[in-house]
Amino acid sequence: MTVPPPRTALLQGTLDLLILKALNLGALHGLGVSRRVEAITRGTFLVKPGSLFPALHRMEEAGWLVASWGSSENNRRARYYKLTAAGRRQFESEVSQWERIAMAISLALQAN
Amino acid sequence: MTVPPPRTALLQGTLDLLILKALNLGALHGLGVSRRVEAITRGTFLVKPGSLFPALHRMEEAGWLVASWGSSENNRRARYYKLTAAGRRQFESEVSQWERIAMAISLALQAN
DNA sequence: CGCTGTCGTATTGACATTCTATACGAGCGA
DNA sequence: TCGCTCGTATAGAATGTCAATACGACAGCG
Repeated sequence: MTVPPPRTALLQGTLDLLILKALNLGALHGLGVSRRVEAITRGTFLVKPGSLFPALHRMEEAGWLVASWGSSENNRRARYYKLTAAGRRQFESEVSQWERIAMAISLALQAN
Repeated sequence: MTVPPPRTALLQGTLDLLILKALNLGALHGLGVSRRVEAITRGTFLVKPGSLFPALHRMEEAGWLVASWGSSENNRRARYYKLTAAGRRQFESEVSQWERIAMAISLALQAN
């Protein structure tokens, strides 16, 4: 995952959250996830294949996703990913984690 | 750095931001940084020594901090860290990074 | 028909960061 | 003197991400 202007560091660990969100909007194949993440973050997050596929495999392993081979709109062989019930729970949990953390940092930055 | 309930994953990369913020409020020794971070995040982030000291050394190496030996309020030998001008610039830069990212994720989570 | 580009998936190797666990010296109080 | 807290420090492992590279298949074009 990259946050454009060359900086890349800030925010590992949000990749799962963004992928879960993308798939929560509907099943997608790998590159589709990547594009949807870019779209919903308005280009702020770019997920490269080298980050994307290991993450998808990891999340499938964890039981948050199920995958099946299909064919893309362009008639290419593509692997579609779909959230499981556990995946939706995980998503909800990561959202509230995110909210807690974002709030905490926001407050921290205002401290005097 | 730990985010209590046992979860620990979400949010690597914010450690620097929080340390810079803590030191931007005034010079401190190592454990003091740890305590201030805990305080300003209201207990949401706990920075353990094994994360703290490597981070401080790394940031000193980067020229964001200068360190000097002194003595704590309890009369113990302690190493005080102070932001440099470069450190203040880095802080500003990380704050705006954070704001961009928090905004982008916030928006992303609202997508439909 | 062959060429080239794009789509889509995948892996490898390196790198940075963080965590757990452990260590140790020095001051303080009983 | 014993034990506790303070304060600093490191080693080892695990994790997650990135850059680079690869490859098969479809599509369009000359």
